Amino acid sequence: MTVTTRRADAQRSIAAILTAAAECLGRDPAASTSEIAKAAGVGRVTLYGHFPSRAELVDAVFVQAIATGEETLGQVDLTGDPRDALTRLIESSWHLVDQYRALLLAAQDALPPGRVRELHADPMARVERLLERGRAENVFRTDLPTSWLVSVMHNVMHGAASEIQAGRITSDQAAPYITATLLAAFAPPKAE
Amino acid sequence: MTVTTRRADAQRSIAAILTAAAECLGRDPAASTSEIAKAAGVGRVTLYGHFPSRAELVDAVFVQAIATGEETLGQVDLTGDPRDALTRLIESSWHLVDQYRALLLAAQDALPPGRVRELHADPMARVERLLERGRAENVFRTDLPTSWLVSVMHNVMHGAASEIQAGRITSDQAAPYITATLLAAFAPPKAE
DNA sequence: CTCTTGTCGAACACCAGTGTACGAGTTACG
DNA sequence: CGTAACTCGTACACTGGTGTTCGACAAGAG
Repeated sequence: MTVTTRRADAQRSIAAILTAAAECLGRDPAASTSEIAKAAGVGRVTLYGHFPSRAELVDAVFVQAIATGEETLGQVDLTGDPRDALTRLIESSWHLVDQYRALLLAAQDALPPGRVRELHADPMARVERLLERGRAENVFRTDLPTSWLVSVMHNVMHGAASEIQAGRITSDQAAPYITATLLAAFAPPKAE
Repeated sequence: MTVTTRRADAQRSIAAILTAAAECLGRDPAASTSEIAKAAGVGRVTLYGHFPSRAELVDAVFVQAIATGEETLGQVDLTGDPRDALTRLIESSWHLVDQYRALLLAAQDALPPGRVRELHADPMARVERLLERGRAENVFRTDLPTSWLVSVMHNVMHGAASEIQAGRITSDQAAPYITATLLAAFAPPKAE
C-alpha cells in the first residue's frame, strides 16, 4: 500500500542497487557504497536517495536473501524419517549458507546486535520443528537442548564454508561430511 | 641475541602495552592504538616506538596468547582412552577459546590471511595427534578426514562461545555440551 | 655524571569512508 | 506536453582511524 507511487525508473534503480549490493557484499563484506553504486550502474547520490544509510541497504539485501532462501527451504520435504528429512534439509541449507556466507559477515557488523538473529527466526524455527519431531520419535537425542543442536548445525555448516573458502575441501565433499557429522552428533547416545 | 640492549624502562613499557592490548582487544576486537596506549598508561608515540604498526602489535599479542595457551594445553594428560583424553583436552581448550574469542576476531582482520592458521599450527597438531591415535584404536571414526574432525571441534567450541556471549547458555553448561556433542560426532558409525 | 635511550604530548599529513548540498539535465507519467 | 519525479557529477563537511615529526624532558646504564 505504500508502493504504487514509485516511478518505473526508480524501481529499476532500486532493483539494480539491491542485486549489485548482494553481489558486492557477497564478494567483500566491507564493500563501500561507492563500489555498490558503481556496480549497479548508478550514481552514489541515487543510492542514498533510496537507502538512507549503508546499514539500511545491508538490511534490505539481507532481508531479501533470507526471503529467497526461505522460498527454497520451503520446498524441502520434511516428512518421513527425521534423519532423512534432516539430510535433505542440510543439502538445501548448505548451498544457501555457502552462498550467503560473506553477506552474513557484512550484516553482522553493519546491523545492530540481534538483528541478524531476528531475521533468522524463520529458518531457525524450521530446523527446530524438525529436530523436535525427531526427538519425539526417539531418533534424535534429548539429553541436550534443541537450541544447542540448532547451534551445532549452524556452526558446522559455517565451518564447512570456511574450509571451502580456504581451499581445504571442495564444495562436493561438504554436504556428505556435514550430514555424516550431524547425524552422528544428533543420534541418541547409546546406553552402554 | 637481539634483546640484551633494551633498557629496563622500555621493557616495562612493552610489557604494559602487550597486556593492555590483550585486555582491550579482548573486549573490543577493533580497539584503536590510542585506546590501547591509554590503557597501558603510555603515550601513543611510545607504542609506535615499539610496534611499527597496529598489525604487528596484534600479531605480537596473538603470538603471546597462543604461547600461554600452549603451555596450559601441554599439561593435559592425553594418554589412556582417547575419548577420556579428548574430554580432558576439550575441558582445557574450551576455556582458552572462550577467553581469546575476541582476540581471534581482531587477529583475523588485522593479520594477513593464513597467518592465524599458521600460528594455530601447534595446537592443531596436538588435536590431530590425539584423533589419529583414537582412529588407530578404533574408537574414533575413520570415514571422514582427520582435518575435518579438527575443524568440527574448532567450530563447535567457537559456536559455544557465541552462545555464551549472547547469553543463551552459561559458561558451566558449555563444556559438557561440547563434549557430549563431539564424542558422538567422532564415534565410529555403527554398521546397521 | 654523562650520554644514550626512551618517553611525552601536541601537531600534522593522510586516507577512506559516510552522508549532504547544489544545480543542471533526463525520464516517465498523466 | 508539461510537470513532477528521478538521476547525475562534483564538491563539500565530517568522522575516526593510522602513522610521523618535532622538541623538550626524564631516566637508566656505565
